[in-house]
Amino acid sequence: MAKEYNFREIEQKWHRLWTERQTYKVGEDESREKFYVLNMFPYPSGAGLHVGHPLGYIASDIYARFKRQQGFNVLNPMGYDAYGLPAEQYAIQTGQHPEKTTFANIDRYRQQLDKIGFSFDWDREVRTCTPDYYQWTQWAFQKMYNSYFDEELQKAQPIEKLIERFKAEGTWPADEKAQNDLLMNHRIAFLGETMVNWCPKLGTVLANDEVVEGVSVRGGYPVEQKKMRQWCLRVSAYSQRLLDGLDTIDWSESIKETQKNWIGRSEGAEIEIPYTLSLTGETEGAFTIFTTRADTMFGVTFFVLAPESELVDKVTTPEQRAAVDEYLKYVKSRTERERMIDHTVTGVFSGAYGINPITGDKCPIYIAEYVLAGYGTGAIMAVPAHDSRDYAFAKHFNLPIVPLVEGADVSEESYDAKEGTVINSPISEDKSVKYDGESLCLNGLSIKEAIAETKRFVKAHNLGRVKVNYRLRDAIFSRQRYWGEPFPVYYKNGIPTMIPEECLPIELPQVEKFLPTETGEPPLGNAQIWAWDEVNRKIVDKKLIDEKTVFPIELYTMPGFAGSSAYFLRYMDPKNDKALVGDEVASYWQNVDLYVGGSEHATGHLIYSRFWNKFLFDLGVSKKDEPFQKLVNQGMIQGRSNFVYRIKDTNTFVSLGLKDQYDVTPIHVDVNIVKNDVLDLEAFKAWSPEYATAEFILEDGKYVCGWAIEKMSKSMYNVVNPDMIVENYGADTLRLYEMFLGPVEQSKPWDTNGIDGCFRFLKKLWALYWNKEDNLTLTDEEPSAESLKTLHKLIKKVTADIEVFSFNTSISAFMVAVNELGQQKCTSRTVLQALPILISPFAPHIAEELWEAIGGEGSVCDAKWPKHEEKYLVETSVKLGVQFNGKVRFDMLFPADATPEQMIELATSAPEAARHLEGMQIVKTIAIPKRIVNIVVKPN
RNA sequence: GCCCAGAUGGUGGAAUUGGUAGACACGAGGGACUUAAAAUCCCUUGGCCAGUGAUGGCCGUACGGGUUCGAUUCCCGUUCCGGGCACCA
Repeated sequence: MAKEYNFREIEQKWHRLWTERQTYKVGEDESREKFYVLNMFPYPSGAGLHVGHPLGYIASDIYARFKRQQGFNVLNPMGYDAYGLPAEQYAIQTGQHPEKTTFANIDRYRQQLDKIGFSFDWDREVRTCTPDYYQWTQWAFQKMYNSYFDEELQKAQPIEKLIERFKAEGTWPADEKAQNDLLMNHRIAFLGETMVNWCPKLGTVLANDEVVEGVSVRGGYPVEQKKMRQWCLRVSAYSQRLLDGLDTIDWSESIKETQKNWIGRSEGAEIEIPYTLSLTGETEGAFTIFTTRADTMFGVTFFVLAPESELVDKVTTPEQRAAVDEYLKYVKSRTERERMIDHTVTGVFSGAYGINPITGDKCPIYIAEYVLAGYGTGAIMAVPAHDSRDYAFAKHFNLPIVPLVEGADVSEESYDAKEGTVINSPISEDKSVKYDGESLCLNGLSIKEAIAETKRFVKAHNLGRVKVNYRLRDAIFSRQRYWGEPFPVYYKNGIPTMIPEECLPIELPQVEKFLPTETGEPPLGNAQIWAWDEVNRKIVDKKLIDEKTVFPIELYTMPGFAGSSAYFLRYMDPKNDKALVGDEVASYWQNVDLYVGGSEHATGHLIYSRFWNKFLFDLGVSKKDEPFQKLVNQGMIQGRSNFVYRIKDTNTFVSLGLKDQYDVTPIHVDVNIVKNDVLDLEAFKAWSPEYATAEFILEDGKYVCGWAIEKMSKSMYNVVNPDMIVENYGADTLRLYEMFLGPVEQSKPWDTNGIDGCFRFLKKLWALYWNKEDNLTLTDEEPSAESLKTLHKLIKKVTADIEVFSFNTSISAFMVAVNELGQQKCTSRTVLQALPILISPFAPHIAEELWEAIGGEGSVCDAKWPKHEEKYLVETSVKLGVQFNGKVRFDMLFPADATPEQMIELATSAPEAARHLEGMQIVKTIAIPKRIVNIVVKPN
């Protein structure tokens, strides 16, 4: 009986030793090249970890360990995104302080994580809800407040520079209030009166990415549009840089695409449209429209304004006033959700006419909800022939449709494609207005040429300008919640004022109740000690507010993404109390080389943190424009639910294969009492009192359960807990199996059934090292050529696979190699001392144990990653398939150094070839070294 | 509607980017050891056909075409599933 692989003992031992020896502690080390591996830090929920959570951590840990063994100084930190709604909702229900539950959850997470054997440097742990961390969130906010985005430099600049410029231009107002209003339009963090997503049920506003299909992502409560004064971040200023940066980073195409869609760059033109209040009247004024199809100016048959547009009031004629008001009332009554789902055509004529500057035509101006106030100028020119929305509107209101593309049939639908030759532009010469003797003519041009020509014309004659629009909106940065970073802001005569930087952090005050106050203030309104004493520079009791030296402090808190936007910088220097990150430290670690996390953050965290980092880069704090060089999106682990089938109105359960003979109801059964789809009957009876007296109809003496792939959740009883797996198989098996399941990026169901294969592999690996007497098998004998080949094949394959994150195939290669070495009865030190190093990224505990047993020096984590040598892989002869007309006919051996010509020669003269060549003529011969010799023949 | 990614045995998935499809693992079947169980080890396992047999033949990577000596891989079309954006002018 060979020495047993006692994973429990081994894993406990190494967890202890790693802690004692501080194996995973990292510091800056100029002598080695840095490598920064990062996981998206978790929000510690009350449910604890399920097997899906560690997937990304395991993958990145493998990579981190591998890089370390390759000689890099690897930073691999972990922390917690600790502010958030669930803890607060729980606090409202139970009265427990969110900090208490959050910290309890963190402890639980830590316990679970520790069992899996990650190489995290826990000394660098950050929690977004601790003052020493959020001090720097507040600090960054103040920096944003005191900065503006310089369009020309395309970077953030101190607000003082802007003030100087205003002064130089003579546009700097004398009045303090006016100064403040002016600067607010430029600050990167600003207080704005904007339409926000208001969620009454949650009692807070939400960012665009927190709302999907008109309901909140958290909770699924309805969200309405409301105009409110909120803190905002001018993310939109960085649109172009956020877009350009995508080309410099190594992210998946799909996530880049998602971000490109979200940023939504569109190039077009803004054109000035004068308007009159009647067909015969004088010009009253002008408005601006935005279009990406400047080429369709000749097809404009009406104009449309968004109902929320400020122009609506100006263009509405007295005769139309009543109709317009009624329409606006209707629009207001519609929720965002209704507007999004229901696209029925609605609108109203304003009474006014817009004058097409190209044709001179007067076209009616409508007001319709299909035009959005928030995009472009909130006004459009409508070209029904070539825009489907305009088309539907024109059909509904019986407006003319003028086709502008050759061959386009617009009798049934619009022709939206940007291809074809332009016609009817103009229809006749007198239909085109002359400017400085020049009139626009697009006939015969392609659409692309026509767009360019119109832009040129419009620009040349000052009718408008070329303009790039972005769909990306500024982020609403305040929440009416308790459990978040407080704003370091107080209000002096209604003007927001920053609390001095030296006084940060402004700590979250204690409150009795976590709900909004009776007067409708946010939860911070419940805080008693929450006023700023400007003279003594400290937080004092609210009662002392006198609006002279003591002022009220902001009651809003920051949103969830505030704390997660720069945490990767803080990991570099987590204990620094002078700066977010020290300059030298930041210069060493630069940015994250490998970031691992879910793709669901594509339009949230991954945009905000890129924005936040770009801002800090402009300040010189961050050293790279892009925070995350390479991004790997791990897939979701779905649940695999099991079912039992209860015969209706009985307590009898029938096995899967026999269920069709009865009238049954499928019932979810806990997957932890099912093994290989066979139900543990006793465990089932014990599972719930309801089933204590259950009876079973078995097949082949077993109860076979049905199964389905569903989301992993408690209610489906399909949650598999990593602790259970670690208990039964060990952390190394868990790690291997999570990776063996399939590619990291792919979503896949968890199925514990296959785990035995990985467990067996580790036992086989273990058995290579021990003989029957429990002694090491290790000898100093020269390894056989076979064993060397096995080893070097393995090194080559594993090294290449880890580099491209193909962990399932590297593990397969290990399985093959261990089987081969077992068969070869390999006991050579040369071979056996390399294996623990190679396996250590995947299964660090067993690797350490074996490394120690064979007398390896130090920790296997620091052992140098072996390099494969090609000479051991070279064959003396090569077995190739020889094929005729594409079909393989026989295999034969060639000298390894044979040239293609020689191989063809040998293949055609081989005895096996004779019967294929009989009566045939060789048309063509192809030799692919190490693969195949191909001979194309035809009858003589 | 627009954009992106994908479809391979009973199952999870390989295939050196155009070169013997199905590695590796699970499951299933058969066998060895064992009083028995567990553990371990060995054999078979895409489908169909022929043969006592080592074996041989045909079909096969969602479907239909194409390029090529050769296609899971490249091109065109179709179907289905997943993801993103969406009255964004």
